Amino acid sequence: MKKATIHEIAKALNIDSSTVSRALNNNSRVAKKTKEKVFNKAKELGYKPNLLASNLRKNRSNTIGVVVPRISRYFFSTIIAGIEEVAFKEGFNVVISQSLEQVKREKKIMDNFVSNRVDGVLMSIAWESNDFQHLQNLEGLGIPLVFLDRHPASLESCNKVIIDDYKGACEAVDHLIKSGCKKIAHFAGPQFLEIYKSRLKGYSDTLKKNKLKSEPKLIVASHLMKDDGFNIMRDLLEKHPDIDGVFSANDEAAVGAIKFLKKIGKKVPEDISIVGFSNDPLSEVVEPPLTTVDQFGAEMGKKACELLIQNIKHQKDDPFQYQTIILSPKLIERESSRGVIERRIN
Amino acid sequence: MKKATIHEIAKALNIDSSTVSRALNNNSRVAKKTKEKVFNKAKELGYKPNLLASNLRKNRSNTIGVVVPRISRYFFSTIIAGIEEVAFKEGFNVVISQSLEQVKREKKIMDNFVSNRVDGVLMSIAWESNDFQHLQNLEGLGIPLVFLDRHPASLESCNKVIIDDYKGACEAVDHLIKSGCKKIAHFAGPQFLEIYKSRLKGYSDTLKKNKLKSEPKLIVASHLMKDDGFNIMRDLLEKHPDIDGVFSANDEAAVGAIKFLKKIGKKVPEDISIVGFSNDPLSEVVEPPLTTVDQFGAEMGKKACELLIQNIKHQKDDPFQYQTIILSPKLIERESSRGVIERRIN
DNA sequence: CAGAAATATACAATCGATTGTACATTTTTT
DNA sequence: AAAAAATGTACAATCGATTGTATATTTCTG
Repeated sequence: MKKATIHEIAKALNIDSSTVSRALNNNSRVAKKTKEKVFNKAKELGYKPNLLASNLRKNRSNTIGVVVPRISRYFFSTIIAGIEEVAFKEGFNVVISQSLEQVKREKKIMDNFVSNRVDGVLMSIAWESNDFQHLQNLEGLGIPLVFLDRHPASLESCNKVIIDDYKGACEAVDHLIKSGCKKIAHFAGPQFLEIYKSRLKGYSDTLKKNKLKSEPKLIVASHLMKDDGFNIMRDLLEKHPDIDGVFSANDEAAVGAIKFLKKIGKKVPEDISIVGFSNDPLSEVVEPPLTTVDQFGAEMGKKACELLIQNIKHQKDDPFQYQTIILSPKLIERESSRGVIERRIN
Repeated sequence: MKKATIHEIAKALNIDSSTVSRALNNNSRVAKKTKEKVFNKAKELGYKPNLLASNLRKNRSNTIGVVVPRISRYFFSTIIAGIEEVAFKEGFNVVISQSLEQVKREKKIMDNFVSNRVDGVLMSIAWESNDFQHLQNLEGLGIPLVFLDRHPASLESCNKVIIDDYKGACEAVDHLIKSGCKKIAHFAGPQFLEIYKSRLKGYSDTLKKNKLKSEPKLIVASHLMKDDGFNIMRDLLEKHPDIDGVFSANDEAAVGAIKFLKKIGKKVPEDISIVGFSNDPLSEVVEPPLTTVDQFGAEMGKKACELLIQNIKHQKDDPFQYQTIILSPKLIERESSRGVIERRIN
């Protein structure tokens, strides 16, 4: 069973394949009648365009490559939803890959993207990314790149769409302080990543601004898995039983902390208030529901995709004008922090 | 900035591009010395193979297309993890797309896969899929297809990797009965899909086997979102306040039901036992932790990918030999059903 | 109706890699 | 050292579509 090509259509209609090509692309140089004949014959033969050939000739693939650490994380999947929405509207295909937090895989994916001639790349880097050669190569090849959320600290000149992590952290910690916490710990993320640095800084600065000490002992960095939250909470409480608040740089670790607190009979938020980051679906289901910071993933995805497409289109006219788009996060108050309860009394 | 091609390498070394091609592919017809020269020059020029050209010539892409309803659902993301593991080992690339439960998108994705000449397709169909022309076209084009979990009821001759939903449902309902439930409701999924039919059948059959009536009024079909669970629980209890058990065809709806029960002050599992399906991360976090049925997504992904690759490789030798691989699910007992508690007493 | 303008179609090169066949060179065998 | 075998390289066609240029046909204009 052979696949039909434009040449077969051409032969069947006794016209040239170039005319068939133009007809299929609705080019004005082809007569309406001819177009109709071509369309019908194409349908009849079950013609499927070969994008490999088309893209080879045009030297672009009409495809956007997306790399995220893990598609299963809710935040990233909302980002992808946003990306697909815009890409679809603009007629681009989207190819999704996951780095699984490994630079090695990140590099492989990039190679693959280049070899398949994607028109642009959207990426959220892996934990351990400290080498960005593979990303700079992209630019050398004229493939625009936009970072989403997780971006490298060391790259100054690049496109990025991020949220104001610093502000989000400030609001979260401010909220904890306002609800009466005096000794607030921080579950920090890998300090390779700017986002986690900013959240930490927001935490420290807000404490200081409120005349509270920012003690290094109360700051523990990890990969913020659920078990990390569980264990860190345990270790911290052992040494500092008077901790009455936790600002976790993500929701998963916060959930782990709640799990530990429940296990030892401590009440959230009565004994300890907890605030997470991301507004993961878990945060709504956990008991008590978790106060957290919404990151507007879909919005980020949309904005990033728009910026990328803009770059792809203007690529040839002018040199890159790097842009940074910063969105504002939003604190979502639920019951894991005292503020909500106090307010309820009113 | 132009991308290097094998022709540039050839010119630089004063040899033919065919030799360069063979050298890069480590063909035995090329002398070791020449290969080295080629490799070095390739690196020097920053050569990146153009897979569009290569694939066009070879008429295959070394790529497997995957379609799932939503990558953000935990179950599907574990499936994808399994797929990627096997594909990677066998040297295939994986392209992931989401249908978002829309047949329209499913068709578009398929067209795109065909146009990009994927070597095979793995798919889990959308809710509303009732037209399978686009899938049968694949076969016509000689592109092997393996269904994963969600498969069309109407297609007899096809490859599929599924779990024994019937058995899983039987075990779940059996568990509810053993823990003392007398009036068990079922949150059913869209009956277009075999998997939900099987779960319903397992539910009904198990009730009958245990001399309990299977009442149509206690069976409510929906898309099993969290709100569905919430609302269905409310409506059911209104008419049948003596319901003491629920078997939900997924975890999300079960979580919604728990939420409603909590709201009206009913205790789980003391007043009503609840069992879900899928072993979603939510099920562990919700309060009380949800008894559910594990579907071994990663295992399914692996098996399906292996089956597909086998099909791709043997494609030319023999005609398709359709296979069905059925995995066994496993009941995970947690605290949302009475069984666990009773056992604790011992 | 001649010639210009507009429209429609054909020709041929091209994108970058692969691959069967032919030719040239080296090595081995007798 | 001549013939046979093995090795290395070059030539040229090919995959399927796109596109600039040239040619043919139709329509319009005065």
